[in-house]
Amino acid sequence: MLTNLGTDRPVFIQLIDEIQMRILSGTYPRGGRIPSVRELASEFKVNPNTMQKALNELERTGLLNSQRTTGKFITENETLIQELRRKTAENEIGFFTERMMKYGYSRQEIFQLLQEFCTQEKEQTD
Amino acid sequence: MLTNLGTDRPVFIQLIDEIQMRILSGTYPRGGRIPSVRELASEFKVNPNTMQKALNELERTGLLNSQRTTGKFITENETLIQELRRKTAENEIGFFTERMMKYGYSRQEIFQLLQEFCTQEKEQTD
DNA sequence: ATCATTGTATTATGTCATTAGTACAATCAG
DNA sequence: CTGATTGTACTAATGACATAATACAATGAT
Repeated sequence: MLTNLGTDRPVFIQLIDEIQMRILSGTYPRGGRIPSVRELASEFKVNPNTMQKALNELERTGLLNSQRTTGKFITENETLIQELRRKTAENEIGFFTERMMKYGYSRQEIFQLLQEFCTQEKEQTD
Repeated sequence: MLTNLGTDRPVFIQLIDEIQMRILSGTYPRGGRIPSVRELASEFKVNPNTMQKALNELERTGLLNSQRTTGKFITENETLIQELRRKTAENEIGFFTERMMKYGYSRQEIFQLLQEFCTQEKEQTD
């Protein structure tokens, strides 16, 4: 029986995603210190080990660097951040359109649907 | 250590996704018989059990129905298919825009980026 | 020096996804 | 009837993910 449809992706992947979004969007500012592993783990209600695993990956890609006892800091490299932001956006667009086309929508249809969606006067609730 | 970044989602979820796309896009025609569990498992190079799990989910949602010894058939219900196709597309758009906005892109920017992407004269290589 | 906080590492445990292998009952072709 | 194919069910083994519970070394504040 299917138990957990919807919790698709592993937690640590979702964490990588979320933290990276905060960095790329500037929620966590360039050069700044991010909350401690334990703090972040607490915020997301996950085990510190899991958070550590996610942050390690962000360090591997150069977005973070650790200073053993003072914390983890976001790269000063603005270019890296902007490059990654652009690339990530491209990727998102690529995945999105690829999937839509697999559902049988043409480029033009995709474009139209998004236009309808984007021009909705929608109240943002968060 | 991170071993399998990129193999994000469980195989059986990807299978649900892929088979459903074939149904919604019409690759597998309405009312028709889909290949046997063992055939599909072979095509996707997965264990029959895993394919079975995926097809069960599609049966649960009403897209497929089984006839014990003759095979699995796609629903005759055109409305169900079109409704699901529409809903799925809406969902894709929702996820896509939500993620893009988390990266700090405005609705207008998203729209523009997609426009650039969709108006590229791109040769499809597959 | 003392103490709290930092990142980091380790071991154990439970759950889930996946594969492998097998089995059975119902249909259809010969 | 015989045999092949269908969906379906079951057990066992393996590996990844996640949590729990520690532990330790380095830094900064007191």
